[in-house]
Amino acid sequence: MIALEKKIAEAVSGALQTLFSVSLAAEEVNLQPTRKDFAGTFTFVTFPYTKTLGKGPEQIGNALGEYLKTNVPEVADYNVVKGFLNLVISDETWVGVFGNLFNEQTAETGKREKVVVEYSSPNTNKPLHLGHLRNNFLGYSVAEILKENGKDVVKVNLVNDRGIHICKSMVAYQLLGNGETPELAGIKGDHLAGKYYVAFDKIYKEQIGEMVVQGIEPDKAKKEAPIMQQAQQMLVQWEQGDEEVMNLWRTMNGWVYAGFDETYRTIGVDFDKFYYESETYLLGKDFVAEGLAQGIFFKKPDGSVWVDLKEEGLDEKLVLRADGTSVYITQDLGTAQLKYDDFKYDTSIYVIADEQNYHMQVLKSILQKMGKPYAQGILHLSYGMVDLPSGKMKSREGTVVDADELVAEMVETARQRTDELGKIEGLSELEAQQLYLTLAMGALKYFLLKVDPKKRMLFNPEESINFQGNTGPFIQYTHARIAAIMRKAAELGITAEVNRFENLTNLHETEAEVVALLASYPKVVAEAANLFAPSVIGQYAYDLAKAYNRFYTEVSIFQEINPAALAFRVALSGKVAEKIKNAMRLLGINVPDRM
RNA sequence: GGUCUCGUAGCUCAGCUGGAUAGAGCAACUGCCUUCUAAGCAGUAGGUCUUUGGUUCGAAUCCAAACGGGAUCACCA
Repeated sequence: MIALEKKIAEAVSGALQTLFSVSLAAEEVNLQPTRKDFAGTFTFVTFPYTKTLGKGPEQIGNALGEYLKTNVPEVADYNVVKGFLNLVISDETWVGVFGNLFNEQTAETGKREKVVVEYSSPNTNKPLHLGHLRNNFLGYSVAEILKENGKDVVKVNLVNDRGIHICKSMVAYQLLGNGETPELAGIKGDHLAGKYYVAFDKIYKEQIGEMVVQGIEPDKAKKEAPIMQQAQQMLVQWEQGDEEVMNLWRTMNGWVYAGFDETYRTIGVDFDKFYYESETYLLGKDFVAEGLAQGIFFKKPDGSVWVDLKEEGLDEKLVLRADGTSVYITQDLGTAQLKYDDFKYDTSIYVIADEQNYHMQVLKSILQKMGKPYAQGILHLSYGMVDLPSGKMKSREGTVVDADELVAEMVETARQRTDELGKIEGLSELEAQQLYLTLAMGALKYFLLKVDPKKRMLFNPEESINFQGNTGPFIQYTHARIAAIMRKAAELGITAEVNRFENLTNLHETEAEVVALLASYPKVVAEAANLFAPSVIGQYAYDLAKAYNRFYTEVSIFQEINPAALAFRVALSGKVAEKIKNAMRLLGINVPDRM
């Protein structure tokens, strides 16, 4: 497609020169896709030349069209509507374009750009929820898309395993735990930790309430509530390495990791390296010392350390507390350096919700101010929050959608839907279970990834469960359909090598459309990488599936008598399946052969 | 209040490096399964692209302002 487009652009450039002595480099020729309502594939707009040429737009279009039709073999026909010249590509050309797809080879580039993608990065005090799913799917998919574009990608997970919030669930467990374990309770470890985190909050609120009744100021009550003081005390003990506290911390985190592992496995995301904040939270302090020495940071009278980012359009920012302890940004400065030391990356992507836009801007600005060579490569892949029909998700108000529960519900829906349709007789129980999970994850991932990452989105449970229309299962279904075709073709001994159909001269319009889409795939993958947008891949997969389904219903494959046409259709189907499979893989979605 | 961001069909979203009559899906209605999987296909209906002004041959798209949502401006992470 890219080659074809280039050829047409060159032809238009040549025609402009020959007919009107207009010099327009082929790269400057802007060809746009022809609207569906008109015949043609490429459209050239002639409006811009009416003034300089003193001719009407139709006149220019007709002259160009006629010239191209007679002189360029690829152009079979043309039509002119106002200032739009629509060029129709010949069927032979499409057959050729399709044939070329079989000798595609990926160009080996010498030096591969190193990219670190940090995503997921959960807190170890509660299980994953819907918001995390968007993060996980995005991070995984962007990493895969970049790999597909030849980058050397490392997936990294920075686990937030320490801090006051972790102590909260630990304190509550000490008070109420009574030796409970995930095994005894029969629930996943991350959910068990989450249970105590919630319990903490409940007691905390009760205590504040009582204190306020006793006439204590609410702000003071919040600080002095006994259970909060216990949590703070525990944090100090943790930092001192108190053995009992450390043991409890290791135990509970261990439960949580087991739970996360299970969830990660189910949803199909993975990581090349884990970082733990418990191991990195002190790193930033050296950084602060360096900044002070450089005179970029400054100390306030109370001993706290700040950086002035007013020149950068930001504000003053604290980087170290008066008591010498780290804040959030301190750690991030340290880990940025650590990641660079570990990987010498060209680009470091942070998949983080847009509520942290300011924070990430500050982080990058500080690193730039410090003259860090890797600062320029820092990129915040900022994504919008996921809303529910009932409004915002708030963990404290219990309005979050739990990831494990959601997946389980989707699997159940997939099972029901599949049973109703009754098309998978002959699959083993294990295969059936795998299919349900494949469909459930296909629906869920596609639902979350089809929207532009930057945009805030609404998660409507009823819609996400839909398996029709613009959904993951629709695309998966198209693949399964083609798999059936390929099985039958194999049975009938139909092979689909290029030489079997290369002399074909006639195509159905749906076939040409599918070929055009297939040929544009590399362009789409590149665009998705440039924009860090899996949604671009999703849209493509949907368009391709839709175009194929139209072909499928309008053209019969095995009724075809002409052996070249038959071979072409089988080959076309196989290629579509291949592209669908590949595109979906970039989204982290598997495709079944039967469903 | 400052900064950033979003506003497209009843709902969820595409389209945004300016181009034709603004597209999908869901929901509603109508057709198409004696078999290559109907989780599909075709069609009907549904729009002041928030508003106003500007740039121009041409604006959903670019610029400005207004209105309306959201985020952020912590010695929380």
